[in-house]
Amino acid sequence: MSPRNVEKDQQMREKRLAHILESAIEIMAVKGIGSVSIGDIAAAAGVSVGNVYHYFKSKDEIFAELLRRGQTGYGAFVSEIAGRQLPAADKLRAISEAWLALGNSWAYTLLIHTARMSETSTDQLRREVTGRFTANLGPVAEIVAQGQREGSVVPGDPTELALYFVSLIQGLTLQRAPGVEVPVGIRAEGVVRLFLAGSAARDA
Amino acid sequence: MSPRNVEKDQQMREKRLAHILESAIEIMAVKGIGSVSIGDIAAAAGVSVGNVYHYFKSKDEIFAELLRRGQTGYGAFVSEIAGRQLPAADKLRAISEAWLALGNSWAYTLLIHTARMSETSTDQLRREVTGRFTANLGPVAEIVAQGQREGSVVPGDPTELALYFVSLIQGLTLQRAPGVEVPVGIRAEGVVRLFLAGSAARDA
Amino acid sequence: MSPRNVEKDQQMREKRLAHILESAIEIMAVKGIGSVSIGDIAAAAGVSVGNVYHYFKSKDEIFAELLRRGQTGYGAFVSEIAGRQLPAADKLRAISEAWLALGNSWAYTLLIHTARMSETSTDQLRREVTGRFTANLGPVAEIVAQGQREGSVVPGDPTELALYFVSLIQGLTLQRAPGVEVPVGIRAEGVVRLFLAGSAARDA
Amino acid sequence: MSPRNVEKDQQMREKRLAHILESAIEIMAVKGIGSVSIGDIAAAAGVSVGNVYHYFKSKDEIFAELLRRGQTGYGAFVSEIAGRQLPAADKLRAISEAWLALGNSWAYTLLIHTARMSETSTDQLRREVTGRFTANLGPVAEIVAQGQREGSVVPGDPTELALYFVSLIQGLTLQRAPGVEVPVGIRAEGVVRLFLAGSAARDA
DNA sequence: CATGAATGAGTTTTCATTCAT
DNA sequence: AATGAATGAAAACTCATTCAT
Repeated sequence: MSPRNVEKDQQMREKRLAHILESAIEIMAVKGIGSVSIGDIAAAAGVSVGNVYHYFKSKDEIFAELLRRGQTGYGAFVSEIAGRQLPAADKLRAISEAWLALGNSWAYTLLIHTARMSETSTDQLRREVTGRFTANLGPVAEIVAQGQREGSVVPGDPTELALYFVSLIQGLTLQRAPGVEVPVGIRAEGVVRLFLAGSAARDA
Repeated sequence: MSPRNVEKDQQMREKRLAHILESAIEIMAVKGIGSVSIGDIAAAAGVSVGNVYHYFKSKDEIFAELLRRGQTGYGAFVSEIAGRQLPAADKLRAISEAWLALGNSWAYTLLIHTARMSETSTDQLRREVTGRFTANLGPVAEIVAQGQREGSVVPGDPTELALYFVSLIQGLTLQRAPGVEVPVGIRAEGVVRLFLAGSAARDA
Repeated sequence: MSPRNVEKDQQMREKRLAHILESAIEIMAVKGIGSVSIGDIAAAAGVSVGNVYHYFKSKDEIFAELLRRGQTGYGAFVSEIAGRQLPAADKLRAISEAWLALGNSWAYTLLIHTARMSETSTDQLRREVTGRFTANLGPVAEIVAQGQREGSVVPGDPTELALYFVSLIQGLTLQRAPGVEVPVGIRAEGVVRLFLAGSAARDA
Repeated sequence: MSPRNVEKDQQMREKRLAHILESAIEIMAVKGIGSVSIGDIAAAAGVSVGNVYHYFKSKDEIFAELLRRGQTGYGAFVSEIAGRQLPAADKLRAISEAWLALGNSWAYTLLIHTARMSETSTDQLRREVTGRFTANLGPVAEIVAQGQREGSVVPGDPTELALYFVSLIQGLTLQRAPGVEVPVGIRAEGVVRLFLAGSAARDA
């Protein structure tokens, strides 16, 4: 029936979709989340406005998909780290470094929180975002627990500590946004050390 | 006509102004920062749209004033704490508790970061906000330094640690936004302990 | 508090509202119901597009209000006729004449049916429209019953006959739309005669 | 290549064409005439948007063809009835019954009147539709005249009465649209009786 | 001061139509 | 023939801001 390669079409579609999403997060990083229009996104992606609507039902859907992918990607990353054969301290350091190095992480952070509030966004979306956030806390809590068994991480409820760790990282990514100049260096090492127990940490 | 009236007028004006600003932050907390209109603010404050423009030149001015007051208030609070005759640990605890207890702190946090980033907001505003943020880091750094002298706080550059402390608090306030249910308790005590040195605190 | 006359404001609002609605039905009569834009309506009313939205939440609301008023007005008219001290035949004639003489009746007729279908319109609206239509059948049925008692109207279920009467009038109004040229005169007298019993009327 | 194939191709084309038109009227019945898009029609027909354009030059052509076929079919039907060897009353009854039984008749009725009025549709189309409508009045007028000769139909100008008859039927089909629940039965018999003279009708 | 009507410039969204594959 | 991506133009809708009262 169809004279075109269905599978290839699917791939092209996914490629375009991803391209639009990437352009969206990039332009949001430049213009600020609240003030990006579909027109901005389309221009950034080099496609027409109408075409963006070919891939996404609405602006909200773009945000939702962006969050879905961002959170899922982050979750996969954290899980992968958690599964490695490494001391917990190194794992935490790897997470910090990766997240702080990532250029757009602050945009995701703001996006998450923009989506979680806002009457505009549906309950459905809010639930999804919160659910994924909570789920992504799991691997970090595991790492914390591992570190506690190893004696390298401070005592306390692992999930609570994981939340502090993630919140701290998130709080810090916000300080890395363009236009924000904090007069101090932000170092993954410094972040991790707060969670480390014993003389090694204290006496550094 | 009489100075009495002028003075009273001033008071009335200030009262209205403050009321509009409070209503603004409240409605922003409900509808999301990006999507509050002047109409929303006016409705929330129980005044007319036109009347809002009697007190503020523009929407941006509302945001700017909101930030100015929020940051100034926070700065005063932190300075006051820093000046008290207390162990550093208690001071940090006091800051954490106050900030985490405050209902709208997360909205201010988002507002700050929204303002700092968006291309929309003027350089002027961005500079002001960043300047105040940096200034507000000072008292916290002092407390950290005091704690290090007392031996209660972990070693490291005081300003850097202050930034971590503030970022962590900010990151945590975001988790307290309505519609967000993190399955963990957030405790000021837990936050402070990360910054405390010594076996009592870290190895408890 | 308010330095303006509230009551007068209310009156002005109602006046503008009515003016926009009138302009809407007029322009719809010219351009066709499906193809009137808010811009057309605004232009016809001599106001800005934004101002139309000051009075109506959406295009659908304009349609809904138009229908509400049209049907209510028609209902009042029919009830008034039904209450007069006249032979039933004269009442039917009065209704036919008025309805056929009215320039925009066909537009209302189409609007009613456009609204009653269309997935777009809410169930709520559909129910309202159908409810009013049914209610408006009542007075006509009364007239029919009166005529039957007087011996001037053909026998049969009064409500059924009323439905036929109204449907015939509606069907005929559609033939009076501009651009439609039926090669025959449409006469209220001819319409009414179909419902009249007796040799004088039917065999004339 | 062979004439066989060419012929078969023609048949296939005609089949597809008819299928698309049927789907169009069906979806228009569901979504409302004004709000069906080519996409809706394509989806309803189970073909691609592009493919619809292989069969029709434009959306307007779909409407035009739909009307052409609908009116032509109706005309053929009425002519056939008019030519039968039957009393006029039976002919009228047959027409009423057929038209009222037809599921989509109301959609055609609305389509006809939408087309006749909207400024959007070309003069050409309007003329065609009105021309066919008028032509289709002919056979009905003939039946009426026949009935008058037989003494079974009320007196009056046959074309005028034909117009009333058709308008009544059209008005009634509109009451049969889905979502419309008139609390009365619509019976072909009741319709026809209005046009019948003499004791048979009157005393029923 | 207070009000809310009015505006215009944007933004989102829709959709008929074209076109490469 | 068949597909659905891409486009552009138009339509719906929003909203900061101004202004007469």
